[in-house]
Amino acid sequence: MADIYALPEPINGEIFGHKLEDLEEALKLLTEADMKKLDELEKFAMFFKNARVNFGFTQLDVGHALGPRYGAEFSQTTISRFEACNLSFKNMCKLQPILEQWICETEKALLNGTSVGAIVELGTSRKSITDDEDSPMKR
DNA sequence: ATGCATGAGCG
DNA sequence: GCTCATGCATA
Repeated sequence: MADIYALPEPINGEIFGHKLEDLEEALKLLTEADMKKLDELEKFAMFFKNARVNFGFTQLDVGHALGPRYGAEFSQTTISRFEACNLSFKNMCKLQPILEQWICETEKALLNGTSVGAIVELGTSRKSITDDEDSPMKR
């Protein structure tokens, strides 16, 4: 399941930045900040997926859309793993703000009347300027 | 959605 | 070298 929930990470000895060997100790040493962040990430991942789906974007759409605007392009794989929390704690932390920003800006754009198709095109390349596109909804 | 491969970063 | 972040290929 989710990496960040499967606490006893590799035996190389570090869990959330804390050195230790067994799960018991790991749970004790988790800081409030760690758990808060963990919870935040969990919530956000669900929120993100929900928003993405409701907006009508594919995991691939989002990954590509991130490129031009946030200087970081990702594949469908990464988006999928993020939504499922199948990433390392730090990786999740890194991606969260980026995706959060994307959600905000996308929501604005949609409210301003920009079509989903137009937004997607910005991520790919300049195709046609005709709006009113439909975005593939596959799961 | 996920196993496997790879390149980057680090010690 | 090893770990980690990410992408590719896949049914």
